[in-house]
Amino acid sequence: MEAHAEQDVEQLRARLNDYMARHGLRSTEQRRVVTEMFFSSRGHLSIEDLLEQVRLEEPKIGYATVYRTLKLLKECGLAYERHFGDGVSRYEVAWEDEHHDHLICAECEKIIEFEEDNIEQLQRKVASKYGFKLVRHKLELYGICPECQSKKA
Amino acid sequence: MEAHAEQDVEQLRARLNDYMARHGLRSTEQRRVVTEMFFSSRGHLSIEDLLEQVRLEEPKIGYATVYRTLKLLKECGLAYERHFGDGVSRYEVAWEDEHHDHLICAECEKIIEFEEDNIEQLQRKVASKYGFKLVRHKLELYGICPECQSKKA
DNA sequence: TTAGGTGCAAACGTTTTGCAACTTG
DNA sequence: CAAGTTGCAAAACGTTTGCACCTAA
Repeated sequence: MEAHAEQDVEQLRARLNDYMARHGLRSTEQRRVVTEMFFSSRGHLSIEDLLEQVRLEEPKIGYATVYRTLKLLKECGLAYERHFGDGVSRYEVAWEDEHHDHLICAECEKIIEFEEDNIEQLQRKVASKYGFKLVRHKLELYGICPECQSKKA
Repeated sequence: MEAHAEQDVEQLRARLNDYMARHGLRSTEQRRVVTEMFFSSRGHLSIEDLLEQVRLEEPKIGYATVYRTLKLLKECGLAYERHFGDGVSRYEVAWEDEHHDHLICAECEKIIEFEEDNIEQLQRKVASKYGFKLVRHKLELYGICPECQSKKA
């Protein structure tokens, strides 16, 4: 999973600006900081994680703003919200081109991301079998990773 | 999805009793009511749903008992906990033989359950590619159901 | 008799909201 | 200047816990 090109981030900004313009929303300093931090993040951030990052740059930003900004990003489809079992919501950038699923170690909580076109294809087949128009999906595989298997043995 | 045979429920009871015996836990009236209600339920119940059912039979049962009983059922593998986006945990009976995934309408929240062996097989393939021993998985497809599609048109 | 279980209410951690002050367009 | 946004603190929400009392084994 390498870094995303500047042009990919640019596209996210464009989509966000477009959405904000269409809805009469304003571009504030706080929103800029939160969204830029988020777009440059990797992996799955909790609000807490993100707030910590954001406060390095703008110490006065509060919880509520981060929550509200991520709600906005969710609404315009730029962020996915994930729940991995603990009570915390985690957020992930919704890159245009990319879709991956998660392979999670049930022991050490390590998360591996993978893509498998054959599975995606079968998913579309299932959806159409029931007449659904597929919008998105969530696939999580839970298992024991090699390291934890050998630790146990 | 037809009703489960009495012998299937009997097997759940047996597994529960076994677990309780091994852990020195006691069989109380409240636990019996909650587990029986749960075993005879269909679909995905929230604690609230289940409590409501249970109180028809035993009005004095409290939240805490239902939470504690479902925690127990989770521990012995007889209940799965699911999260479908709203903040609520929902529980589903873990029938021995059966595994299904969920197809969820993003508009009306209707939930269809399906099984697709080919997907399961590919999942095992992915897991083993990363050296994981697969324990369980969660697959949710979100889409627009036929009814909601025609409502929009 | 004693370890476990219950019900209540209080505590908890995360997320949302009301509001007065402030900013953006 | 009007409408949107912020930060704060309070509220709300689902869930867990401490505790005195109860009950199964």
